[in-house]
Amino acid sequence: MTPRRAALEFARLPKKSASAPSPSVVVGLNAVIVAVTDEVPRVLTVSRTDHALAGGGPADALPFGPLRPEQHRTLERGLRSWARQQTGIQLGYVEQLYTFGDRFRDPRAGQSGPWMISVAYLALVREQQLAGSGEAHWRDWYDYFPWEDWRSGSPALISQTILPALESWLTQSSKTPDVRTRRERRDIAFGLHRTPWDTERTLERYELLYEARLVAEAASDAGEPAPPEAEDLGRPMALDHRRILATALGRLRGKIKYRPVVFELLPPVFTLSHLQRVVEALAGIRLHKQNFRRLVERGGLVEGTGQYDEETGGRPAELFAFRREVLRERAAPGVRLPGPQARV
Amino acid sequence: MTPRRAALEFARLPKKSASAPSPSVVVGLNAVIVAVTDEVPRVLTVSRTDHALAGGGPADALPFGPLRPEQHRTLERGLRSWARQQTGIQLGYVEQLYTFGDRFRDPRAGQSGPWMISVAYLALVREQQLAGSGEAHWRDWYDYFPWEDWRSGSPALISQTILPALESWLTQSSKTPDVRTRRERRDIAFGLHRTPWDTERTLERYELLYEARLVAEAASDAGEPAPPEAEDLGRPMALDHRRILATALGRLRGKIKYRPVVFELLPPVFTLSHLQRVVEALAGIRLHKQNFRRLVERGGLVEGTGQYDEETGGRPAELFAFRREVLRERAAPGVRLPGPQARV
DNA sequence: TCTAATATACTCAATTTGAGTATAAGGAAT
DNA sequence: ATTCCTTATACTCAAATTGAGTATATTAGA
Repeated sequence: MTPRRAALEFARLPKKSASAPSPSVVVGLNAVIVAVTDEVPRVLTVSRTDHALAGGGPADALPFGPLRPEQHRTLERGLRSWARQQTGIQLGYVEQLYTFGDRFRDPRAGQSGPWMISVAYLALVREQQLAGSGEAHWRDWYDYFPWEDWRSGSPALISQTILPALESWLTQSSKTPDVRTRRERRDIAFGLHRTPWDTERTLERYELLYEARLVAEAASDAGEPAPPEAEDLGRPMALDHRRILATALGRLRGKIKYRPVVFELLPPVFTLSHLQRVVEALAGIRLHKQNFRRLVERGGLVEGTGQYDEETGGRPAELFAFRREVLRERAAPGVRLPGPQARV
Repeated sequence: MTPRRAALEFARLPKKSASAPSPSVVVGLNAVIVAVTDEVPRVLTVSRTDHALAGGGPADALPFGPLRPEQHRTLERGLRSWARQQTGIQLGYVEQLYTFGDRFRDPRAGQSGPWMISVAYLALVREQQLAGSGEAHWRDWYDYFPWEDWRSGSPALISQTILPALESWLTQSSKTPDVRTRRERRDIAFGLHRTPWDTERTLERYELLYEARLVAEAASDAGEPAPPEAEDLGRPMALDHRRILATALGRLRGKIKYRPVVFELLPPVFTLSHLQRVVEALAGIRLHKQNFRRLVERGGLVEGTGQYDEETGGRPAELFAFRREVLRERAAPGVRLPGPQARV
């Protein structure tokens, strides 16, 4: 077929397909709902029986509900509606993350059932809520990604467990060029040799561990028993939810650098230390305190309220508020982050 | 319903919905295929009869095909397959853009038909291809967004047509706080008062013009005749495709700043001027030549090949190549852009 | 050989960043 | 009241980066 002829057919295709509709697809809406309470970033999870999981026991899952075209006027409204009806949480800031359709079908439906694609959203809420907990829990997201928290320096887990396991994985391939590619991917993902640790490469890291069959989901998806390392490599989740969570983490870490989204996670007034601890919790690194203050103050992101927080256990700290005007003044107002930094 | 009780139900919902399946949804795959040839960024469009359009004549549309779950193993493979089968173009770099499901249903199916959601992808290809053209065309994307090209300074269109029309739109609202919000949105989107022009706010600008019913699609979606301004405000597209294109433009403009994606649009070797012209075409602004050179050279993005391009019409320019190693060395290797800059 | 056009090199002040030291203001222990 | 500990805030200073140039090199063509 020549390109020219093909283009014609391309143009006509939508009409053809309308008369012969495609098999149906179920659209799932997934929510990654994030809050930060005392230095720890938390994500809202629910328990869910995952038949695909070895043992069939309950696993952590992200809140989820199918799109109901007859009720939900838009995708985002559908998501908000599920969240409000089912957890009581009224979502504020919501942003579409990614649409996953690559790997997983509904395990109960099998190959012949409808294909499930999931539109995942990231929601940021303020600390508090969900007092008691039934099957829904706020969980430290570093429970799922223990290698992502560098606030106390490079986690021992990386040098002691991950790198040795990856080393043996990459030499498993008999083809030399393959080994080279794998080694380069590992070096970039985990910041080896001349490569710095990049806080945003969360998905690359998770996918590398998945490919190397080191995380529990990878083994169970392949019908294998989990390797011994899986024990230390974070809590598993149902289906591909940990992959979605890794995507959310990376996206959020990137976004705080150029959009003032951190403030969605903070109360209306806060001290600069509080702000810094929230940013550090998200980014998983420590920041230089004095420079951080200079950055946010001189960058016009915050303004002092003249009030003080007396609860600091030291000199009282001034309470600051987000300065909305910064949105007019600067093109990419966010919290620029340097590399990892030791606690002063 | 208490939150606790609700969480339980949330966790169980997927099982319920499996036995009572939701009405079907058709998933469309849309491709924004971009190339840059001689200073002009182009997008591949096809002609399509849009019954929703006033007059029902053919309109420009993005290449599109429905997801076929039985054939396509992943969403991205589905997209690549449509593109290859129908245009002959083998896509290289592909990135998921956004999933649209908010506004449009298939106009032929009406309210009762299946809901259409579109997963849009951005693809970057090298210049060339598609010699002759039938219904498929490479078009300058500034034909669709003439207000986005600031390479020769602020477009007269903005001051002469857009701002006056927006001014009368925002004062149309009788509620004072509403007028304030609208004015602030306009100022931020179009860089008024103390706000600089932000090249990435393409979607905000298009949506503002849509809300103000100034672009042709807004009028026809509302069943109204197009206003006189619509004539100058760029070519319309079918359905919500211009909105998708605006999203793609903004995303790409943002991405070149922190990921070396420009090189997907360039041949393996290129001069620094060529690279600069491509970046300028995408960003829609001029850059300071000497500083641009310093940025990409000292940033380790490119390396000289020792060969020279004799066709420059002046001193021959050295040919450079992308330095892949930069991916290991720097966290966000891209082409940092300052504000608009006059041609030297 | 002069000029126009383009490429490349070098300069320099202003600003921003990284990494501190110094001082202020509270509470608790002595 | 004095000392110590803790946290907050202010100030410093060298290094690096950026913005905006000027200067020189190399070609083609008048």
